Amino acid sequence: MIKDIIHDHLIECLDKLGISRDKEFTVEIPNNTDHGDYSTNCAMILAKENKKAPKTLAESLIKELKKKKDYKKVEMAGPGFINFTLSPAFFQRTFREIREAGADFGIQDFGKGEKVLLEFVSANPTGPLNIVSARAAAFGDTIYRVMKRVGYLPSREFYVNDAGNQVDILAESLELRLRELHGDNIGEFPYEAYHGEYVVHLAQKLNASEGVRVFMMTEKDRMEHLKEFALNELLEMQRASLERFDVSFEGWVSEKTLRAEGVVEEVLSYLTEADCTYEKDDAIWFASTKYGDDKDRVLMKSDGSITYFVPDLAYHLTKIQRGFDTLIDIFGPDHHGYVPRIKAAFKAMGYDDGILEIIFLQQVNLFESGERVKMSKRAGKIVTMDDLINVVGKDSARYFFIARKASAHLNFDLELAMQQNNENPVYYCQYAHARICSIIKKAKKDKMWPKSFKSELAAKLNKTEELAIIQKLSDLPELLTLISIHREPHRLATYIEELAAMIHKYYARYQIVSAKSKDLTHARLMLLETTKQVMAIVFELMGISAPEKM
RNA sequence: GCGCCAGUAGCUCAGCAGGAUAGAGCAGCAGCCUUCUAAGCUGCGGGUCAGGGGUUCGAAUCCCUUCUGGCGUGCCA
Repeated sequence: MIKDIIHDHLIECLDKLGISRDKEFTVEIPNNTDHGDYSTNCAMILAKENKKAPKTLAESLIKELKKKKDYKKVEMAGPGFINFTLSPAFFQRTFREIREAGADFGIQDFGKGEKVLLEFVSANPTGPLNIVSARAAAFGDTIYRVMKRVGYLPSREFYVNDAGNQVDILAESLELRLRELHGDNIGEFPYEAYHGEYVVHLAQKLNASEGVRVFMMTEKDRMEHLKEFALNELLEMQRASLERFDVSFEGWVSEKTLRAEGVVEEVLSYLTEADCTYEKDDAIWFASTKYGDDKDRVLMKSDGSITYFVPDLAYHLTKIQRGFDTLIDIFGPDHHGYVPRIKAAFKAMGYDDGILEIIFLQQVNLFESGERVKMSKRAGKIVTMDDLINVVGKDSARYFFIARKASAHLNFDLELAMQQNNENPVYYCQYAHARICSIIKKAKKDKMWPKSFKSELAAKLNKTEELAIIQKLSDLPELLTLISIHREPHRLATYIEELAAMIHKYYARYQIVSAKSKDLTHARLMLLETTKQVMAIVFELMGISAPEKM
């Protein structure tokens, strides 16, 4: 918001001076505080088109800008930067605006109601959710929350692969475990089957309620029955894990339902109409190389069943049909080979593949005592999302997942995340919030908390630390738009850590509640109350609690 | 082989999409609690931004190339 005001000032002055401004320039916060509170590259960017030296341009601009009361200092530096030092009054005015916004601070119409579908997790319903799903859940949900705040109309969906090969194997695995319970010798448990302990538990549960009745059914009925039972149980298990993680979905889209609704046939006919299919080796192929893929893909296998690709494509088709403007898929690291074919299919069906955006989350490596925790899905040795929440807690887990950008491998140190001390950034941030609450409590106890604050007391806030906090608070709206544009929720973590550090330093340096000056106490309490509000907003966006005390 | 992603301090990572002297936390060392929470604060040391070339006023950031690591390259999902 401050940046926008400075930007507007610059435009006003440029126009007044008759300087053309076709190229975009930026207003930034310099990383060196000697360069002022804000700086712009305006003169350097516009020098060429105005056929003037950057420094000359800067000087005339500075002359004009100095007429405004908002700046304490406007200086030229380096090759033509213009550095601004704001008057305290500018900050104080900003501060009052943030206070007025209250809990709505950061809410904008930047997204202009654009409908965005976020698909994430979408794990196979063949086992408990793992930590990669947990990362996807934290990431996708945070993007959702931020987008919503800046004016998009986002929606979260979980695509359930409740049909196809994997589910058949699940049912077969369950049957084997059931027979095992009944004392049958099943020999060696098949390699492809699901080895996880949870399948045994499912068998026990089913056995307890139905016993031998299961074996009286025909083979076909029994497999259907086992499938349905296992899917229901596992889906419910996954849903419960996500709920513990404070992640919910607007939609759970079932592959089985899609197939029943005939969308799959619809997709096949579209591709055929587009003259992109052919038959070879008893299979039906999609000529995806026509649209940039490096090899053609099978749609229908020689045994007559369709590949995973087709219903998934059908699902994406429904997303478009339901009127979403932007489709964001959040995938695990092992799916990037999948992109060219799905984009090719979009083009083949006559849709702009630009509306489909795919974000890849890199893998998660767990570390314990400096050792990598080895996991094997096949052998049923995985650390589940529930395990993780049990061990490190929801706040810590979400924080660590959000704090890394998507493209980075995530080395998750279990011990660090478990620690409730200064080594853990989550607590560092939450502690800042709790501290503020504690000071407020103290003020109330000392009768230093007024019924209402006089906003003009903001003028008392003129310490470097105080102005810096206000500046940081004012960064939030722009930060949220940037996060939504670039889909980079990790910046929330950076932001909250910086803000927390400022609060801890401020606390250490200044007495807030003091009998000496009531007005100053009130001014500082206002600052802390507003900071607390902003921190709470950020925690909420991250899905992390904002504790009153620790 | 080909494709995608990554490589920044001892470790984990930022670096605001091209800006000024590359930052933070942890680890290490030295200090700070009769005062609103020491889960904190203050100070010190620590770098060939993997290597090389290019683009320009200016590169950790963009392009090319080499090296290293991860993943992908199924009629699996």
